[in-house]
Amino acid sequence: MAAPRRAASRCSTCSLRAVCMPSDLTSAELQQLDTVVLTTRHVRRGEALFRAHDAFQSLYAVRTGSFKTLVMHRDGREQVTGFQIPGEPLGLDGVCTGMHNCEAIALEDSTVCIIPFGQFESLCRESRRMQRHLYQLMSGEIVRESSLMMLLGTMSAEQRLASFLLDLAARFRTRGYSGAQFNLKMSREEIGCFLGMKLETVSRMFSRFHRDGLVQPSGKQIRIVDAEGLARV
Amino acid sequence: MAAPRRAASRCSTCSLRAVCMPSDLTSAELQQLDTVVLTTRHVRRGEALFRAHDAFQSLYAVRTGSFKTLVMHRDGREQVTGFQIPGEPLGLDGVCTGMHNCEAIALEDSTVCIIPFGQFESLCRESRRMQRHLYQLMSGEIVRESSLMMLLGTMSAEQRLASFLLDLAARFRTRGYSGAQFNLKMSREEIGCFLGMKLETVSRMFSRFHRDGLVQPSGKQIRIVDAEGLARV
DNA sequence: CGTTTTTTTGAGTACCCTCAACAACGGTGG
DNA sequence: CCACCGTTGTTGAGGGTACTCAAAAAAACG
Repeated sequence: MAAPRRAASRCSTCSLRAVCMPSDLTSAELQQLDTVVLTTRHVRRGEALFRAHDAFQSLYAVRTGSFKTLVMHRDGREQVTGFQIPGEPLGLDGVCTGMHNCEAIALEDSTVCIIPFGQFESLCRESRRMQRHLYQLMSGEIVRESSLMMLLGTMSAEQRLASFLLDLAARFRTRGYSGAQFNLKMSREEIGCFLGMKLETVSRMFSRFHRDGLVQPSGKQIRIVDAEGLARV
Repeated sequence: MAAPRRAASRCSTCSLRAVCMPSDLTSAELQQLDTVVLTTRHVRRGEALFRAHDAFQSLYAVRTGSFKTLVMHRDGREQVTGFQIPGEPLGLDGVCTGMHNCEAIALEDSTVCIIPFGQFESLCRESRRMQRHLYQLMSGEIVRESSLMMLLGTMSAEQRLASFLLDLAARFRTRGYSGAQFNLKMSREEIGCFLGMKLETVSRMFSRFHRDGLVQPSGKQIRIVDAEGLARV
């Protein structure tokens, strides 16, 4: 059950730090962070980083690879609540009850940094900036989910997929990757489960975007041809 | 613009404290809380407690009455993201950017306690329990929104309304009100805007529940006749 | 008490779902 | 390297749920 843990490279020298952490940390604060985030964990494609009802111990930050998070209903219905790429946090839902509420599954072989919550909490009590950062992370997750509710509650299937692609593109761009061309690690079914529609509908919408010259999908490889057009959908 | 602020009755003697705050606060912590939560604000039916893009200064707790929160899209589309009743928090979305992301509108003449965020943050750095409580509040909001995504993404209109009624009932019960009979302060349109459907559909589903002997709606007054039946829908 | 807003109900329609068949892809072993 | 097979993705036809438009009834408000 317990996956191998390995020494993490340090936050203080991590290339993802700008995505993960506030920009104005003092070197003392960075040093403290290095003593908290000591290990990483590898999760293989399809395996769970954590499952619903697991005891909550740590927050995680995606280091390499990608994940999906999903919530399950008693009756087996699933809703994907997000996809996480490097630099993005995982596990914030567990603080509430001390148990994870969703599960996080790796979409490919991936690595996460482990942030033991108890220690991190202590650090936050000492550092105003770290404290503020954690609040902002959590609040940001609330805002992100609000806009997903908007998407699910008010948009057509076509608009949902367009929003999804533009959002992903923007996040890749933030990390220095191309926003115009990227690889979808998730299946059509997983996209559908995220956007509240069936996989056939996802596929049809991709075909429509292709026909209309908005994107060039070739399987999982996506090229966004006309971002403005997508935004207008 | 600025609404009248009045002296709040103290947290230490507030009957909603059990809903609002952790149960294990020391009397010293309660005393400190009294010095932070000094004022209340009245908001009249239809007026905004805050709007999107307002500077974020304070968290709020509903004291009397009720609110809806909603996010707006550029094109004017609205999504109601929640309804808040006494004891529930408002404004957690503002921490992320320092600006409110949604707007909070009173559904009836209402009162809120004002919790200046800067001061509260300081208090949280001193008190481990208060800090933990704020994390739990924010995480709880994340969990709440996840289950709304599940609702919007996977359920039929009938199931959504059933879930909505059962959720409301449970929240009223927590506050010592009847969970079997209550007054909906929000319109059919607002319910629809929350549940991702049109007001006509909301009305039809109420009629269906009435026909099936699950609830007795008479306008805004709702009586839940068969809670188990509702859960099975 | 009249006016406005909200709610209910009906009829017709559009969007997305279901079911189904086929194509493409990716990994495995001969 | 290619044949094989399971998985994933695409496309079509038909149907159902929820939407739109519309009108009447009920409730809320001043």
